[in-house]
Amino acid sequence: MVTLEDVARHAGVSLATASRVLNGSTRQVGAGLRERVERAAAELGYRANIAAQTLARGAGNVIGIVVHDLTDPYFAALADGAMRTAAGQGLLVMVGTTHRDPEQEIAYVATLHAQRVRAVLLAGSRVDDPEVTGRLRAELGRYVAGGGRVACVGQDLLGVHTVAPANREGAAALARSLAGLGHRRFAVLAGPPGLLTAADRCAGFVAALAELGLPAPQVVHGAFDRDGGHRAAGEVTGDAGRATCVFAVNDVMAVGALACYRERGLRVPQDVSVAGFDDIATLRDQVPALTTVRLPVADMGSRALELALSAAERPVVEQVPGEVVLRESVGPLD
Amino acid sequence: MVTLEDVARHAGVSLATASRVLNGSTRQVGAGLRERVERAAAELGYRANIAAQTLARGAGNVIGIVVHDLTDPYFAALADGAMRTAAGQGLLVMVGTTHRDPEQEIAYVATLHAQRVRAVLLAGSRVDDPEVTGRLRAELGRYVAGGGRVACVGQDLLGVHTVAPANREGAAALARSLAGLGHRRFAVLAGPPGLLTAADRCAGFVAALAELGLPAPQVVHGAFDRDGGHRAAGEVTGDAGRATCVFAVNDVMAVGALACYRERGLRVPQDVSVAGFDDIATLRDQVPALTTVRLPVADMGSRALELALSAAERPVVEQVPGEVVLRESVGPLD
DNA sequence: CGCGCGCAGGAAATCGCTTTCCGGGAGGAG
DNA sequence: CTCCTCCCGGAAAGCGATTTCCTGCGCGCG
Repeated sequence: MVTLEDVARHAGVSLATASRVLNGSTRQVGAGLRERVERAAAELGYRANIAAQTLARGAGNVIGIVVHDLTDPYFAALADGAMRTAAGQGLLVMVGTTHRDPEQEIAYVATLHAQRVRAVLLAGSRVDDPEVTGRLRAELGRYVAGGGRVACVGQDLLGVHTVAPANREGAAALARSLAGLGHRRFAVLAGPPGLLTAADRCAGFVAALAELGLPAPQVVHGAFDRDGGHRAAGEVTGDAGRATCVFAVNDVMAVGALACYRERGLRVPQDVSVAGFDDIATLRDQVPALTTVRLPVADMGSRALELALSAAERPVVEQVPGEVVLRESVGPLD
Repeated sequence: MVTLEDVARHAGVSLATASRVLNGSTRQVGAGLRERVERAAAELGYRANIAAQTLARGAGNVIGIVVHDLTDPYFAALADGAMRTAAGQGLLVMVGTTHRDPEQEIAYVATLHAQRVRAVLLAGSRVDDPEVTGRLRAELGRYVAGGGRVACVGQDLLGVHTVAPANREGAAALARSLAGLGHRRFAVLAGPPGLLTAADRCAGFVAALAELGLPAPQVVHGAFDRDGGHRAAGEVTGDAGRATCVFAVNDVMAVGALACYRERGLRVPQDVSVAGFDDIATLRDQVPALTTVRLPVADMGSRALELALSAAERPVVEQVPGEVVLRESVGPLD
């Protein structure tokens, strides 16, 4: 492996000069030497050792992103948004996937801390477990104490910069829209109990129905993914098909629900209406097109990174509103 | 920031002992000291500085993955597969996205080299440009010369370990299946000229048709994504709707094609059959369900990483067969 | 014509950790 | 009892950069 010293020797200059030429410095270097160093570096195929640079400089140019599951298009979009701004700032990205295990999330923070990454982005829902949240907060605290920067997308529970989607409000607005179409009996495919994103959306939906004086919806829990939606949807119709409209707390689950009804020969929206949440781009070509609540997912990732990198001392919490998008998967009730 | 020296002092032991206790070493440390060091580390909230470790050890525990676009479920699945095996080996992952710019790909290899990552995974199609490929090879060569390990998913053009999907053969098999259903006039939504994955699939398809004595299909180029498929599909039907079956060279394009036909009021498969390639899991709920060629995408990512990490001296090229999966998006021709 | 002053280049300390080498004490064999 | 081995602990030499100082040197100004 060719080192800076090799380059310096090859060029007949000192280590200091070679460093100044090859890795931006405030100091000037004469044109002659500069050229000799550059040629030497090229000839030898020199690549700076970033580990050494990071050590010497005391700061690296890597950021970390922790997501639940990269194959979930929600997280993929979030990560993509963050990675674009990262690239714009010349930062590299380390991605960790927890597969929804909170312990993994804590472990990743520790690892990224050890890597001395410039910032950590926590994407994905918090869970309803004070003990786990406490340990995560502690781990983050240690990182921040050492100069680390953190932002999170989701619930504002960690005392760090947060991009908080308006889950409650969005779900409530959706409920009102659906009620406006004449629906009275709802079901909610509510995701796992304990997952706050799911819980908030469910709660917002339920609360809005109550305000409208409508009966409480049937709430069915299930995994926060396609299969969870599929299974939960099955339980709803199994229950005598009372609900005329089903709200899945995210788009991926809604897709599972659509699949379930399709298999059972139920027509959407004629026999049952289905709505989701997120407005995932990859899912826009579903048939029937999903009614949902649009979240600017990529922007949220991008914004979170900006917050993390910003100089702001006090944690900033940024609300992101959702926008109800009515499409073919819901119909008016006759 | 707490350093190992702080811990050692706090525990009243030498640097060496602290190091041996906290970061696995072959050497034994007495139970008493060991405990003191561990407590000191915990009390101070010590996190090893990986940059320093990497420097001292001469090798890090990070690998790099370079993909075109994380929001493309194909690459998400590939990355996910690789990340699972990486996690299994205690490796961290740096992900870079090139957004299909080959220059970016080269730049990433250089950057990852500078990071001294243990291995680099190049996922995604090569392009048909010897000059660019040459420069990429050169960059990889430099990395490998310095002890780096490389694997690639796609065409075997780089002289490194390669997981090569059977694009030609898969497309040919698909063509035969479709012809078996009675189709005679085909169109191919062929992706950008110069993208080898697209070109290979197109070529395999065309060749198989020729072997069967069928007329050459209409070939329409377009971007390798959903919108590209949408646009290309439009050009086909615009052309008097001659083709009874349209082959999109990947699933994402096929989804675009389905959307295009839906908008135009063409029924799939009654009016036109559509087939894709890859069998992306996220897209399995499309209506009508996509006929496609299944590739074990996650396994391919995982396998590529294994190859990269393997001790094998000579580059290994592993063929991955595709399996034709007939679903509702194609119908028999009366 | 002499005297600072600014500036390019180099020597060396430093970053945090690993690991070799060395020394001392304990324990077993002769 | 002596000698030889082990074994554990510590001192110190790197790993590959950055960066602070320091040293000449050319130049403008009095």
